[in-house]
Amino acid sequence: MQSKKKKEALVQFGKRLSYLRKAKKLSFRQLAVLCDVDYSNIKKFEKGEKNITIATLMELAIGLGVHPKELLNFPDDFLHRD
Amino acid sequence: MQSKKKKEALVQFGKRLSYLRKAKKLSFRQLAVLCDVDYSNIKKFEKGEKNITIATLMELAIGLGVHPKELLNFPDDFLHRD
DNA sequence: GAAAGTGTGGTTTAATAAAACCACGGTATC
DNA sequence: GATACCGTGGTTTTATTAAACCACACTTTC
Repeated sequence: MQSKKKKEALVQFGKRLSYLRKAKKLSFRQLAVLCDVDYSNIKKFEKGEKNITIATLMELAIGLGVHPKELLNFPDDFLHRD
Repeated sequence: MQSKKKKEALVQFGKRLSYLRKAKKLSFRQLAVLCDVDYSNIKKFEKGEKNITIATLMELAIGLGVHPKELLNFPDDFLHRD
């Protein structure tokens, strides 16, 4: 993937994660406990700094109590081929 | 994540990928060209042998012409906390 | 039977995600 | 001001993904 689009995709994912976490009124540390993911990394996910694996995505979805696909439920306009 | 659930999640993902690829009547090699992903790895994804990153998931979604969340659109019963 | 396409499975390298840490400054709450 | 929680950002190690190859057996088509 072109690195620009990859970056954009990760940022979009991060926004969804951030939105869902805030909707549940969870702090980074609180979500970390629910997810079994180290708290210091969740912000990195939300900023799009990490290209996470789907296993970790599943962890986050479980902790948030949402279906995994919700974390990818963002506008995809930027993804289309040129 | 417990390794059993992780494995199950990856297998579920693989099934979605396999279903969508066949629905488009694409061979591994044909999809590989569309995705810019090496053909020899797509079957590994479909078998749940790889814990792929979301960047690669995006690649596959673009190649298949579906929204990324479609690749995670599987039953999630097995994901619930005990 | 030669050529082309296919599924399958193995290997190797470099890049990087996962995971676990830590430390700092800020903000409440007592 | 002590305690507790928070966001932030950095580091390090290990595991593994990504990516690129290859070879083989099987079909199908010419």
